[in-house]
Amino acid sequence: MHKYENISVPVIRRLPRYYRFLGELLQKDVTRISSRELSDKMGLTASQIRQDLNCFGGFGQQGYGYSVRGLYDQIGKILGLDHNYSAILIGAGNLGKAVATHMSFEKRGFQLIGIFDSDKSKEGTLIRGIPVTDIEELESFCSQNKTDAAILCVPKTSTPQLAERLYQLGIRNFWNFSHYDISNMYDDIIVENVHLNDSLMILCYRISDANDVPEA
Amino acid sequence: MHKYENISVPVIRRLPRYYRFLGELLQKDVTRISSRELSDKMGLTASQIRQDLNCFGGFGQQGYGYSVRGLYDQIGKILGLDHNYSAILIGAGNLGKAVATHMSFEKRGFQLIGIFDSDKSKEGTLIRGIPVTDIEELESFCSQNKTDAAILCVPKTSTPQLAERLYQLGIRNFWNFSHYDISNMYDDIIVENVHLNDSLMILCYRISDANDVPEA
DNA sequence: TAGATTGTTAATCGATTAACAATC
DNA sequence: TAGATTGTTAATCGATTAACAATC
Repeated sequence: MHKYENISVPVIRRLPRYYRFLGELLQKDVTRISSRELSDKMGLTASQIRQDLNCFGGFGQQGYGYSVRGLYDQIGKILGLDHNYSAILIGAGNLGKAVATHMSFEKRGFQLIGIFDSDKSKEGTLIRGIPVTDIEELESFCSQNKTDAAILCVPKTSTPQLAERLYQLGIRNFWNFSHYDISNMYDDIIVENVHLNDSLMILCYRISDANDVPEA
Repeated sequence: MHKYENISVPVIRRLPRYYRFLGELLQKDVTRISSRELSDKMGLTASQIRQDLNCFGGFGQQGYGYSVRGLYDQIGKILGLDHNYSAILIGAGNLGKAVATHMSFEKRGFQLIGIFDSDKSKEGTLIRGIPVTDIEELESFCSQNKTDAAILCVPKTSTPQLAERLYQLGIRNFWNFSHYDISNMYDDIIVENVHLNDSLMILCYRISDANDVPEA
């Protein structure tokens, strides 16, 4: 399946959205769809959909369109959702707890195998059935458990040191909720950022832009 | 200040990141920086930084560079962070609670004025000093309090009806954490999505893409 | 077969990068 | 003044859209 060469970032970022819409069609028992119909629903052009899909192969059929089920499964495979990457979560505060309980890791190619926090009073607490472990045990845990990715839900200030520590333990893949930018710390890591502050500021800009009076 | 015409989406999406980096420089008491130095730190080109900033005005000085403080303040103004938009949060589950407690709304141009949930047992619980209110009181609350934006932290299934209800109450701005896509429901709304599932799937793709053996 | 819709090439559009004159 | 770095125009690159022949 993988690896696909030369797929542009914009294309990849659209894949989960296709997957989501196809999943909804599937639930509504829609069996086939044309690029035209899908483009109407999603608010983009039919051309773009066909271009995007054809980066990975010809999934459609002339005169018919695409099989919803078939396309859904294909995109799932392309995204690699059939994997089972092991992930640990660092930071069992409000955000970490929410991420741990809220996400269907298994449906997205991951498995949550450990939760760590520096607050010893949280030790042993169960979140999603997983006991919170003292961060001091990180090294021993990682030496005993193959760890593919780390989810960072820690404060900005402790992020660089933590990232360094995880890097030393061989972890190269990060889902980063911290407000600190670790993307440029090493050049052999993969970082997917969730910058909630950035997102909220962009909303603020867009509201301001829509509401404020134009200059004379 | 606002409104800026014809600013492209990629430029806007980079602004919060500039703001973040400048904030860090400020904390380190750096007073001036050139586009070149900033580009090194951020991992983009000096040309792009100068192009981006010049969409809004000439903030630099030839032969000198940019004043960190000045640029930071300017970008804050451009983003509209000096606003005080009122926002309500719907859904006081793990995610809603995390968002409510975790975000510095005031620093991002917002003020959280209400929290709603359909679970009556949560009524009255304080989150960030704000009592959780029964969702049935939404209409009366909104008629008494000017509400600029809604933060959606509810399950996928209840999202479309809720969005409809909020739209009827005159709310046009949404920060959407739900896995349901409300962007296309109306054409006069502003929606900033936080699709955690999408983000996790993209991480999955990127790990798969980096690890899997290339086809022969 | 005729109609529909894909896969794919070509044209357009927009964003990024390079270059350099202006100027602090 | 000389050196540095911006603001801005021009060149390049990449992504999106349009068009249409292939084909189910």
